[in-house]
Amino acid sequence: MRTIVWFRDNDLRLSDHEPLWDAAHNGEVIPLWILDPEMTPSNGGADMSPRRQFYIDSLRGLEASIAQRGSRLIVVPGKWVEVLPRVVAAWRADRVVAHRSVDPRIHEQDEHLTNVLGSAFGLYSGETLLAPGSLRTSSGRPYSVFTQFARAFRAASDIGAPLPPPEVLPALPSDVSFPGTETSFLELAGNGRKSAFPGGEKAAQERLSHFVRHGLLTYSDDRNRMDLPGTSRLSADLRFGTLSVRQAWSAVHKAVPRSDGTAAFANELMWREFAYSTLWDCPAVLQSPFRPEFAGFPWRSDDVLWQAWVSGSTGYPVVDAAARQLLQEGFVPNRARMIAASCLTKDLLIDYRRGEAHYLEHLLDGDRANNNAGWQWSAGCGCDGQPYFRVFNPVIQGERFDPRGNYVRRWVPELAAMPAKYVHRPWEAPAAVLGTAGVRLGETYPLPIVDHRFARERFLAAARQHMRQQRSATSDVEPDSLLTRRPA
DNA sequence: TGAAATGTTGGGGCG
DNA sequence: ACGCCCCAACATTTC
Repeated sequence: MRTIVWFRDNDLRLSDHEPLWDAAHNGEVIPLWILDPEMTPSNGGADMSPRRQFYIDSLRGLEASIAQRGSRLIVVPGKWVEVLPRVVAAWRADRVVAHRSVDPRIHEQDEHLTNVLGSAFGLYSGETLLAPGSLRTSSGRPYSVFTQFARAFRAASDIGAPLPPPEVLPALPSDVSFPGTETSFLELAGNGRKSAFPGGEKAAQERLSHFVRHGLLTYSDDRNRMDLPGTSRLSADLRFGTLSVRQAWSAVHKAVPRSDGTAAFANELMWREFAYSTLWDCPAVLQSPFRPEFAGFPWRSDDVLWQAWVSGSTGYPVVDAAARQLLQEGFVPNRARMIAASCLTKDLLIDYRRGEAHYLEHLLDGDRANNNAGWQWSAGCGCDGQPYFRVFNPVIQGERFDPRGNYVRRWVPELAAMPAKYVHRPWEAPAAVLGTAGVRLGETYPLPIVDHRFARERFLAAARQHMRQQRSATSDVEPDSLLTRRPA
């Protein structure tokens, strides 16, 4: 048996890689990467954004560890649907194996490839812990409430142990020729710069073991703290598959001593499962709100406000810190993402899809399922989303989850000398305090672009009115369309 | 995985 | 000692 193992951007690893494991124990293996510019998860071309650097690191790591085991990652440029049938014939391969993806852009092409290649094309569901679509309510429908989904998940069968990496890989078949590596995208992309947050399977495994040893114990308390390294920082590794979700699940469940950090982290992985499952069952969430009553919500398009939010100059310190961290690091802790999203959608009344696209572009971990689920949740229009009347207060959130203001000081250096009491509300600081801290509001740091109290009332009024309209417009026609609403 | 408004309670100061 | 008020702390309701 001769198998092409087709790596894609959600499985850049050798360990716990079921398609590779199966192939390596059943004959010849050809590791393949298809370089399709349209399917490349990176922004820009020549620039080296953190996201692009992370992605390149991960690919190069994959290339190196395949070489180390006696084989080679073959890189072929072109479109998936053209390249794959061509190389199957040229290399006389018996089959192609890959990991399934819930991303509809990829899923669509997979359907097409299944038509072309038939049973020679094998898809594995290691992207998630449970195959998407496998959990259903008693009436046979997808879950729309997280707690019910999580209950069903826990009741489902145990998660198996992760597979080790194959110790050696069979050498490439000698009866056919493979393209050389000299024009490899991987070499073109390298700039030799050491990344602040390196990608690759090795770095991922180190982050996982560091988290299990040092972060897990306090995870449930600290994961919301923006000023501490309290989150796992594993999101980008899960996104590119340099860490499998099963490896993460397994590692935290084996950890000693046990703490409620394990349950809290498992819960986050279940949110991921929920997001992937939702995107699988309902790809339309990428275009429109999950909850139909949110369709046509009167979002505004104000480029001045948008620019202030993107660049981190809204005048709300935590919101600005999150915006700047996103652009500089490609990472934002979840709590700060929620605060930033609340500000954009509820204070500025800008369409969540605009923020969603911006985050998808810049986050190292930007994947469509999680990112869309998070933004829809924050906007209040998603699966099990917060009710529309839950509006974050950026000052209270800042004081609660960045109590000394160190997160703000790190990312908004013009406020570095502000005392904790005023760092989240500089506009209330006495002139003497501002003077000592070297802050001139409106010059060195902006005044708030909207008054939060006013903005909150404005949003609530708009939402109330829209919901009323939607109800009267849809209730006679299509009572079923409201069934996805959260029960009381 | 909210926040603000409103209601309730209880302790302490005070006449 | 007692009632009264204030208000902090906490609970409940409302958006």
